[in-house]
Amino acid sequence: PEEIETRWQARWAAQPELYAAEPASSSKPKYYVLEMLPYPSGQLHMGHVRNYAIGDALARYMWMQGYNVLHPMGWDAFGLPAENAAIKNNTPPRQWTQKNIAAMKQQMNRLGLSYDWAREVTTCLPDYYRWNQWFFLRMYERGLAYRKQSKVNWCPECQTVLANEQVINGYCWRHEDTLVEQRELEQWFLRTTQYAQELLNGLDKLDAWPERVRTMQRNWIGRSEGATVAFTIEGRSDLVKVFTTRIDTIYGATSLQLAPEHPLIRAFAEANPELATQVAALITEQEHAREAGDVGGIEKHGVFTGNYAINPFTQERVPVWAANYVLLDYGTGAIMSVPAHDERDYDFASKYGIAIKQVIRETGTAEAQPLPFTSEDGVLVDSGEWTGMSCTEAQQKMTAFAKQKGFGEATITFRLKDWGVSRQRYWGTPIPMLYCKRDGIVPVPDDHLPVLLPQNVEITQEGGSPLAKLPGFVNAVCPKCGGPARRETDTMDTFVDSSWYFYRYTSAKNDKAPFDTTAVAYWFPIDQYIGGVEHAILHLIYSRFWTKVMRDLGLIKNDEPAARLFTQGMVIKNGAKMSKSKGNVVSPDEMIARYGADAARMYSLFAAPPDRDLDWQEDGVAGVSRFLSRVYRFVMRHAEMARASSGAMGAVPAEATALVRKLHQTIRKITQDFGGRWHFNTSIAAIMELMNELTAADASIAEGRIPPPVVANVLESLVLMLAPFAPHLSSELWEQIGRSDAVLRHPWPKFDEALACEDETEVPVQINGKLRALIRVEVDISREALEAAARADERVQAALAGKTVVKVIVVPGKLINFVVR
RNA sequence: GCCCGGAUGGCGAAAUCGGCAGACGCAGCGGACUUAAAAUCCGCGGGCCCGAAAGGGCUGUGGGGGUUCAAGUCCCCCUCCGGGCACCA
Repeated sequence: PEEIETRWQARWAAQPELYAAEPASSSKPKYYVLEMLPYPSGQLHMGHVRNYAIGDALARYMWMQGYNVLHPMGWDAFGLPAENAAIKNNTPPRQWTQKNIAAMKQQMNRLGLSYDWAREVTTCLPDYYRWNQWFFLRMYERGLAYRKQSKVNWCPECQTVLANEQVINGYCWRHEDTLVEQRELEQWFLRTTQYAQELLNGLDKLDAWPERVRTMQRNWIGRSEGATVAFTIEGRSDLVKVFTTRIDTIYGATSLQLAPEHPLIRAFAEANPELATQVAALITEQEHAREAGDVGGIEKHGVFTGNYAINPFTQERVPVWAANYVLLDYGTGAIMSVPAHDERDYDFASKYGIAIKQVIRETGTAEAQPLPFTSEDGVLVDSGEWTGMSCTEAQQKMTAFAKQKGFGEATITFRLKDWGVSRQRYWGTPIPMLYCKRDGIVPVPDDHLPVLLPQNVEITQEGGSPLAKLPGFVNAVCPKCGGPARRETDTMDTFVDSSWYFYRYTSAKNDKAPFDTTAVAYWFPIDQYIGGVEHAILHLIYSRFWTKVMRDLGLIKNDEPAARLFTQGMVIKNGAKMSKSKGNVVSPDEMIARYGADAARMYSLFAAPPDRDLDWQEDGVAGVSRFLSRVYRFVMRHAEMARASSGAMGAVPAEATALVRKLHQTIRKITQDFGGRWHFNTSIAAIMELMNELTAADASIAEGRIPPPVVANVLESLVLMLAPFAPHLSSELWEQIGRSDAVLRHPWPKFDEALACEDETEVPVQINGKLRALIRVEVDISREALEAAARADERVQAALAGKTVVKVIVVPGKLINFVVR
């Protein structure tokens, strides 16, 4: 393999036009296939190999089906590892990154992947990140980028802020053992919440995305429909607004529970030192729970503030509490507690002796239900004028009433929060903003872009942005007043880079705009996007958001970036995901050196369906490698015969019908697999079966009983069908059988349904559902003839002897079952 | 707790519509070739039982129940494994 593969790789490198997408004027239909771009760590791992093997097989197949294929690759090149490496090896991040890119690109080429390298995108280069800045300015103009003081997630290891999406169970997504702290900082945010509803709605239309990903996104967006209701505070002029999805239970509200950080609690605490101490304890408990990574498991604690609110529906006094389980940043940071109809409120009320008042009863029964009764399938009781209404009716009418009286309104709450994009790191896109004493926040004018990332920076992990220590970077001139200004020293979250990179591929060299809008109009949406399910939330929500923003900027027409999404399974070894810490990493280089790129790629498609986890077994790679050698030896043995014949089949003698039938069945199977379920493991198994059939026919071929045109035709199709999976071997054999065009541009073989059709088949004969005989019959045999044939079989006769046939089930061509007594 | 997946030989897996369970490959065993080994080629192969063999019987897709002439596949209940979400009001 090494010799053949490196020879072909050299040839492909010398003719980049082979993998180059044609311009929009192409007469072919377009097909954009994309694998998620990697972080340039310097080493491909098996997960990458699997991802790219899937994408490359599809790209090659689509070329052969006559499509104009766009299949690009790039580098998600900003990020923390480059800075860590810089500290460790005293290498500038840019050098380290570019060295890694070169190494990985070389590995990709050694895998024989069909990328259009002329469109390569590297996100850490100014010709790319200047457009991050440009987009940021457009968002700023529209109020989609804004600055605010807020509590943020801070990873002490990264020494930077993290987005909510990057915090996993209280831990940093990059440092599984590092707890995320909360800090109060001025940060830039992108207003993802403005698109929350549209991001949610769009999921319904993405029916070619995995249901799992759509569900995860729905959960993440977390839409909740309800109402806000304002309670007045006794003896004060201000109000407390609560958010509830169960306004129908408001007659059962027996307390208000507020987040400990709630402004009203703060106000109460200021006047009451004892309360202040207790509230502080609640806040500490919340922080501890967060630090323990178990926010949900915290024991519920509360403190009565000594104050009362007035329920606007009942005019009843309800006590106001501060509770450690109420979150300031969800809803209004305050809830009405209805113990009779909420599990958590019930526990809390029981613990503190707060009144429990039932106001909902199950429809159709007069009996009391055990509390809490949380079903919404019920009727209101003890609820004044609303008594007797169903929950759903009451929800609507009571909300309308609250609105009319001015103390409440229908409200939709999302769990999704705005995207904090500021990072106190060096290796990222500088945020193009200035701070002027006179003019405040001033955006960098477009014609000053890009704000270049300085090259010679001392990187430490002492906290704060490294850029802040460079006077030459920080000190700038205010574009408005010409006075001195301070430059923003935070950089952008690297997820900004990957939110729109796939648009850049359509015109990667454009220096006038982020991309050529006509090229995007031609190529988008992406026809097939392929990557790991670990990006189901982060990258795939951000990039959907970015697409909607770009659409509203008038740059693109599509609402969604990718029409189809495929999430491949993980690569597992010895029961665990391959990782350095588990010590079960298999190096792609080693596999390629030992078995060749074709075998490594083909095995990664053969070992499991692509959406399932793949258990890496080196013996399996060896098996695929043996198979490829078998194909090579066989085709070479008969290459002469194939060379002398054009590939038109001609007449098929009886001895060749089985082989020809198998060929057409194989073409049909693989064509259908590509168009449908993508179970390439069975596609490859089908090619193996065809090879087995060929091996069986070896003597007939050698002795001339199968005509050369038939042999040529079968070999030609075999080689073509291998092309998506084993492109090097396929190209080599294509040439060896005397074909001079590129396999990639040769039409995919067509199957003939008539030739694929069996004329005889074995039909199982069952007696009471148990297999008793197999009979050989014509495929299109009639019911009567099939039954007669079955009854004629001696094993069947023996089994039926002395029994009464009650019923006969005949499925023509499939099965026959005698029900006997 | 809620929401998705999944469980099939010694192993990875197949069975697209309810119709022969285990295709294809790995490991294994037997044979051919070889002085020998490797490579290659041919053959066998779920389990239990009867049989010298040919062959035959029973049983078998995580467990229990059901529908059906027929269930890996459909329905109900349960167990285990993986993933996601989780004081979300």
